[in-house]
Amino acid sequence: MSVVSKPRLGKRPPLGGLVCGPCPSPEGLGVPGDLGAEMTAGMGGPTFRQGYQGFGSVKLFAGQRTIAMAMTQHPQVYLSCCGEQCTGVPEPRNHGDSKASVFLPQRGLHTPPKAQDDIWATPTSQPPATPLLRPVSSSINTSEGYRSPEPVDMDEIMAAMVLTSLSYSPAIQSPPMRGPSAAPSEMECSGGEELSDSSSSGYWSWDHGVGSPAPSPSVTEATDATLAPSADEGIDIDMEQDLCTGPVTRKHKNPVRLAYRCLWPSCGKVLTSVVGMKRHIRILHLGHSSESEQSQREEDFYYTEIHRRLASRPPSVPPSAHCASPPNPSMEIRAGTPPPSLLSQSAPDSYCQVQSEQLYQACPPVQVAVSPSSPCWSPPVTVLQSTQSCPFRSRSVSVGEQWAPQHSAPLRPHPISRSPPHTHCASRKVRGEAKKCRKVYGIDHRDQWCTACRWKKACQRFVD
DNA sequence: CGTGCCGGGGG
DNA sequence: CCCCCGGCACG
Repeated sequence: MSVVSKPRLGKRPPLGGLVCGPCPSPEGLGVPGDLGAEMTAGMGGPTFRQGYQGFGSVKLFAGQRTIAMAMTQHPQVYLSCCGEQCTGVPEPRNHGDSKASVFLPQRGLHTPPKAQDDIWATPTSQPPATPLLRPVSSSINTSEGYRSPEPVDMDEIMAAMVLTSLSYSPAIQSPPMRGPSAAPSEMECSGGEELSDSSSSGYWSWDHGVGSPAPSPSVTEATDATLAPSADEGIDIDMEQDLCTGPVTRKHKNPVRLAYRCLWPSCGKVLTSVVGMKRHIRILHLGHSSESEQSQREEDFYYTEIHRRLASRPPSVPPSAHCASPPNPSMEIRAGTPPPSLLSQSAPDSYCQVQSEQLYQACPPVQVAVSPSSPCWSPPVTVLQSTQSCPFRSRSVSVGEQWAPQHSAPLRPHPISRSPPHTHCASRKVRGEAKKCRKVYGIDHRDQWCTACRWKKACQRFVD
């Protein structure tokens, strides 16, 4: 009824909060390093929600590190704050260069720089033409904002995401670790993020499913394309931009030489032309040579754009480790998602992401061994409501029976071993295994029974 | 068959 | 509300 899929909601990660927007206003002053935060890129821009577990972590690429490194290398930096230039002292945080913020003595606050462009090493009246740091994400077309009516500076958003990601240091610095308790749905797409091309392309890549048994709530909240899965946020911008401008424009703006790598499992072929790559995928992997629109969209799934200049970095994971199962063209994410051709470079990630989410939502949150044919079978959702022990227990017992059972936990929640009534309806409580007053005291000492037992009600003294 | 306890009824 | 009991399900 009201509670739907409680396990999906899970516990809100304890780490959560707001990271400051583009500019640290007094009321919105973010705390640098606020882990697992929701980062609000202000100015009416999109809100990025970031679960701290689950699909949360981010891989750093070169440019992201430079922001922190540069901040440590310069004793003093300048940054724009609230429209004016401020002097700041770089503050590398605990985890090496993975966390960085700037202390603003003039304002007495710590803040992460909102954008790489907004930090420069020398004072200036205007943001320098060549800022101290250039975002590697320059390939992102920032010409127009898609979500916001106002023109949102996507660089700022990207930079804010960078800074946010810098705060997630543990996940950043450690290789993606996937706990054995990862949800099956996540395992379905295990490796998806590992294949993500960040290591060689410099694109955003979000690790999802960092060994979290419970998916992050942000995933749950992501209901449609507007509330895109958090793991795709970086990609999301790509997609959004592409929706407006198309991938072609972005490629033209990209200064580095592009190549295209086939993402088909155990292929990894790199070609320099899209056409060639598409042909490669179409013929070799998709197994047909027709150039129908359908097939072209499929092809877009299976290659990724890489920057050859950065390609010298060793790829972390061979392409074969991409999706656990080879991409199945029949299992498409067409429904409710942008056309695959718009996913282009980020398609593999979002492919897996969306797929896992769909799988997640498709599967019952908890495997409940209830036979559908059972006369009292109820949907898992309903079963889940009884997580807080059986509701039948909650009925009040007569006053006077205030005996507080201290040696047995009352209303003990059974998160896993919840054995629902298989054959009898919910009206009947499963017989408890604990000895009741009747057995303990014997029928001869009925006066020592708890009142409930005396009245042939559910024992209140020896609660199961 | 013993036990646990739901549902119902009497006072 | 207190108390009791018929009757059912389960082990």
